[in-house]
Amino acid sequence: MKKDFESTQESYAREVLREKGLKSTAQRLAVVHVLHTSRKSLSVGEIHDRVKDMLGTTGLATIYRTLEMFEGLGIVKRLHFPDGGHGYAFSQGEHVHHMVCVDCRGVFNFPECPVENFDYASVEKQGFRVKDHFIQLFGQCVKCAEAA
Amino acid sequence: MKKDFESTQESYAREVLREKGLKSTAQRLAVVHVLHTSRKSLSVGEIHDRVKDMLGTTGLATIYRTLEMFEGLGIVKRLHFPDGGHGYAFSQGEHVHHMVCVDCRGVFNFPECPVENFDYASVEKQGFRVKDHFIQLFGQCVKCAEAA
DNA sequence: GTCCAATTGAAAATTATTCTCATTTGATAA
DNA sequence: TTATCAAATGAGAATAATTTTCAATTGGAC
Repeated sequence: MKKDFESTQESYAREVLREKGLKSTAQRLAVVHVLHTSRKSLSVGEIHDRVKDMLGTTGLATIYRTLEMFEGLGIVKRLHFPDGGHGYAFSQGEHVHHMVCVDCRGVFNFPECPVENFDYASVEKQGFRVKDHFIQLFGQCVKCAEAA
Repeated sequence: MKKDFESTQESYAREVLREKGLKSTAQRLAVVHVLHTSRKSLSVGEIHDRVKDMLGTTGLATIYRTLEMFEGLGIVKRLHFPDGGHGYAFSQGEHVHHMVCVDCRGVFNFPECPVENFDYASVEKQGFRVKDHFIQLFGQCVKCAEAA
């Protein structure tokens, strides 16, 4: 299950999987392909549909399992929308934040981390040790701004 | 449905509701009470159980409706956990961020906003207009750190 | 107190997610 | 290559989460 040509994103995923002793299955690589070729974040159902287009029959449970695993590996990021729904986006490396367009759910990378050098002193005084953070920016992309 | 004594948080909620022409029902005030007296963030089911303890029978749909409305009003914040679940926390005013303990789901306020003065220039060059953000810190509270 | 639109409760309907287990498949080593 | 086997998958059942519908109730204005 190795294509003659594959994207750097797919090679990257393949490598991360190999390092962890996990298998590079057609389904997993298809999920990577679908996500990194989409400018929009996608719902589980949308990912399932697109993977089915690529591979024919594919179980929905596999999509859930793959997304959960990839999120743990830092290959995908789960995003949260104001309406309560979620979407997934490709994310090479753990520490990339995302901006999403609230109209089209388009995703943009946001490599600088605004809290990188933030001083948590006031907060750690409360006895809380900060270990990680989640940041997501909401806004509007050019296209949707023009359309509005 | 006005208690002789009510917390400042309940008065606050009552005021926000009145301004919007919404009714201050027993169920809505109970949700506020339950959330602001809990140091932990609570799931929908937990909130439902506690409101039932206070009022007797209460429909689950009402809890969902109330939480959605309160989130829009900035009275509660929906938090996201690494396992994919969510919780709700009281949040007086729109611009308060939260830290959560990944062990006990305890919630701590985090009033300073790390991105308040952040320069989005690099990001807005991509044509994306930032309008809002969501930040959540993960970590461990003293109690859970000691217990570990 | 009366009135009415807003709100609620209950249950059904829908949607989202997880689980089970028999079958298939990638990766390793012969 | 091919054999081997643990890991991964698919299908569908099971469960959990959320929304909808609609008749009954209720907060707040007068």
